[in-house]
Amino acid sequence: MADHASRTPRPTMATPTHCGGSTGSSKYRAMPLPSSTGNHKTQRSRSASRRRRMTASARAGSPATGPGDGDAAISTIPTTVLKQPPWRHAGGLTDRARFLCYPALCDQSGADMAQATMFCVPRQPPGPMTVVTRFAPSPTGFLHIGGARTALFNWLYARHHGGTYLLRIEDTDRQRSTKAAIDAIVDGLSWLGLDWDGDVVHQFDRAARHAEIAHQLLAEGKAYRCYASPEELEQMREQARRESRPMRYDGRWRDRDPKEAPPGVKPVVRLKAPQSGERTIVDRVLGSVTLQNNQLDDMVLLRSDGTPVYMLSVVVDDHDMGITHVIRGADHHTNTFRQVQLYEALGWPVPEFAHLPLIHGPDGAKLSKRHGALGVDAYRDMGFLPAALRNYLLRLGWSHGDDEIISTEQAVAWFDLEHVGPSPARFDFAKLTNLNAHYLRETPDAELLPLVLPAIEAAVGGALSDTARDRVTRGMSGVKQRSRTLVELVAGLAFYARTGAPAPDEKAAAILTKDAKALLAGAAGALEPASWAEPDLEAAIKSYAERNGVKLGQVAQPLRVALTGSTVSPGIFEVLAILGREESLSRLRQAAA
RNA sequence: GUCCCCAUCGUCUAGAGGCCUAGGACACCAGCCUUUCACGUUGGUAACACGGGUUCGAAUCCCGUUGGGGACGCCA
Repeated sequence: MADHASRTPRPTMATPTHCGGSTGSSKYRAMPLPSSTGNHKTQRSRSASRRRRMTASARAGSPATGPGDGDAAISTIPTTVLKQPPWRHAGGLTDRARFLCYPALCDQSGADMAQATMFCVPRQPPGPMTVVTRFAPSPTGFLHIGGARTALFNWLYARHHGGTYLLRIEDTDRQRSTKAAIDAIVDGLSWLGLDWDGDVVHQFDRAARHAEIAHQLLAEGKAYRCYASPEELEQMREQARRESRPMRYDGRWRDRDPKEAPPGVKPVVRLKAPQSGERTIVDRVLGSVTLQNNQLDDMVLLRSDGTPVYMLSVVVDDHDMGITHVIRGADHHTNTFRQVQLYEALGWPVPEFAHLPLIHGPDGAKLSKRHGALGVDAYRDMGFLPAALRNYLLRLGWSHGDDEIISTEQAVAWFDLEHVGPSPARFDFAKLTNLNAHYLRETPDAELLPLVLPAIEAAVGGALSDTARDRVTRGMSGVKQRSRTLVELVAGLAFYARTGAPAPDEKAAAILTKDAKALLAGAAGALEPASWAEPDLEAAIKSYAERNGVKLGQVAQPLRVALTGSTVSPGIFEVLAILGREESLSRLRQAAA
């Protein structure tokens, strides 16, 4: 590990205190965990959202939920009190969820608002607590859209609180982790503009530390060696299947003398997990969730080859990195219960958890390659702007009233976990495209130019001449108004870059009737003597149309086709002006012929 | 199968017991603007999954049903 010390991010590794000063954090962390508060039986509500389930009024109506002295106290506090600012916001550190989980702090029968406030605010340690978040992808593929959103939310949360946002690559699966995937993730995040603090942490580099922790647990009698063979495990699985219950290791080596170990079998190390009781975890998005401990078996910490398993690695890393808020996909939600077991066995402070609902494809099913499960590079290639993608992803699950267009600065200022919704969302290209069109229009031409130039050159097959480049630059503004993606922008700009009349597309070709061609020839003649300023060009064409007794549109549309090869383009006088006298007249005559 | 989570227009969402005749945005339809397209603008179609309960009052709280999703590895 020593040789990787340079990779260590800012917060001190291998230091059991959270950053922000040990005094403050230890005070903060010294509070009882929800699950370790014996007399506190947390009610569960199944249907409602986090916000709903956390209202006191709801709880008052369910007295059958055990002794709950804390609950009693809570129920005496009017709902209106719980809606007051300190419960809801305050830097995300004080909220009703937390309140409901610390009955000890709230055990004030007949507590009034003042008392309630007094007793719950101390959740916040003296002085600001530094938020540390992390994005921890496993490099087994590209950075997909769900991962991008997770990264964004972690980034926003840290930035909002002036905290730290770290990047950790979970590459402990040596078979499936690839360098290419790591690069794709790093590139994707960079492109999205989600810069992380410190160096990237590679989880595999810390394997020795993870194993060390497992051995410590072993020494403390909180873990044990298990010699069950794969065959035995398979039998348990079979048995479980037959009895239609989930596979759970039966703990046969939990209390058995290791002397009985079969010779030649390399053991795994398992955690001695609590076998009865239940545990409640307060999730900042999902709310309070309780699981019976008998649902969980003794998880493997170390494989028989001595390498750590993910479940151990995350906990050790999150702890060592001083992570205060674990914000990740809801697919990790049930893992949380196992991880909390570990935190408690180690006597480590448990971070806050926020599980983001998954993103589904447009059909409501899992994201597949067909829809959203593309790498972010695919979105870049489709011509989406990072700012647009960020805005879109932000609104997928998080809201701020009726606001839709939210700049990143605004998002940093506003972002919170309270307004992350608990229900899964579907990916909608149409909305992303609409947002992208907005951001495209807002982006200065000068910034757009380098983004489209290479593609335009590819389209016309070579570097642009100075005149062509100048036309593209001048045409940018007009074309971007009617483009939704960079790809469309490139397509719309290409006619400026070419020399000679562009081949008309099918719809455009239909415009060039015999009459239209005659009109074109005449128009060319009418333009010949004109000055090449836009208003003069307009005047010339309008009077030409008038003289010939046709409507402006009847002349404009053939002109458009002749000049651009398309029926869709910026205003025709603008096109004329930008193309210049020589090029315009040449295209007109070519089309008229 | 077991456990866990979720449920408001087609989609993203607002909604914190009375401000709801359920609001906004995208998409869609129609009108206006107009040299095309787009922008803009005006209007329209469109939702509280279902059933019980609590309450004077429920989209909102509780229970159930249904539907969707997730987790159940010496993967991460």
